[in-house]
Amino acid sequence: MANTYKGIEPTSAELEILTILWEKQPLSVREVHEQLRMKKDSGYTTTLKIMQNMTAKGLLERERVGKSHIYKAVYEKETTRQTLLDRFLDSAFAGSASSLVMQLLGNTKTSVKDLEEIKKAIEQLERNKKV
Amino acid sequence: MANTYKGIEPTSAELEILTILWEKQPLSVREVHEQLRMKKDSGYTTTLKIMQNMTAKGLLERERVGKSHIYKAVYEKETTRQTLLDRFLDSAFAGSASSLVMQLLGNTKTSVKDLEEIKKAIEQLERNKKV
DNA sequence: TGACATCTACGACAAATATCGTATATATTT
DNA sequence: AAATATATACGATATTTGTCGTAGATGTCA
Repeated sequence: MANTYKGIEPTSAELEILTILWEKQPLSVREVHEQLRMKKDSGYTTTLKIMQNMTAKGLLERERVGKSHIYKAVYEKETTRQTLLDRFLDSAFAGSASSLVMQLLGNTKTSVKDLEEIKKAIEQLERNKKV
Repeated sequence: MANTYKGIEPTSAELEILTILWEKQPLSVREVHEQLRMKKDSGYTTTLKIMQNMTAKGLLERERVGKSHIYKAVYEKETTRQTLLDRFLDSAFAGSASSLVMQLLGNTKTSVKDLEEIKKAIEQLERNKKV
């Protein structure tokens, strides 16, 4: 039976928190909130509640330290990104990876240097696959 | 002043409808619903309501034909995809296009043929940019 | 030890989404 | 013209998300 990955589907607010945690976990709610505050402006209990919900959903784990908790992400960055990407690819690009890449690289923001870098990575992948 | 694209932010259910319309528009609610039915199982009035909401939001336009309406998407597929992709790139990949591409191409589903195709497209882009 | 700071738990609430039922209007067909 | 079929409009509801306020528990420090 295929992988049924239940529960890895963070919302945008949850993803902001995960992004902070992946960088410096484990962190307390207060620490996460302080980081978050640099991007957006919401209350401490909001962050707390979201992190509690994420724990209930199985997105975060926590451990008691004194009177507070420290949290860390259950799933690694790459795993989560892959899940999100798969879903996004299906829903927005009808599952066509090349369409997505074309769209991504076609815009003017992508530099020649980026293109070179990506091309090299592709060649590396091809070598691995052709064996 | 930059383009402030307000209102192009379809939800997943809306995106399913847009995907059908982009293919064969203009279509009536009934026709869209029939297509939709092949993927999911919901009622006619649900589809109707979503399409009415989308019209109110400016995602769809409609025209009366007899007693019914025919709908078409206001924004082109590429425009909408770009908006969604920009948002996704920021929120899930911290704005790093190359990270996204690596993640996308790194999984085993991507075939050598896909890779070749993408590499060709990149070379074409490079030629255009270097002029 | 007692006051103060701070953390957690919990409930409330608004907005957005997805869903459907029912009522009303409009064609079509006999 | 009446009956039937079908489209639209609209309201109701359940769920999810993001947002806080407040109350109660737990450390800390003078």
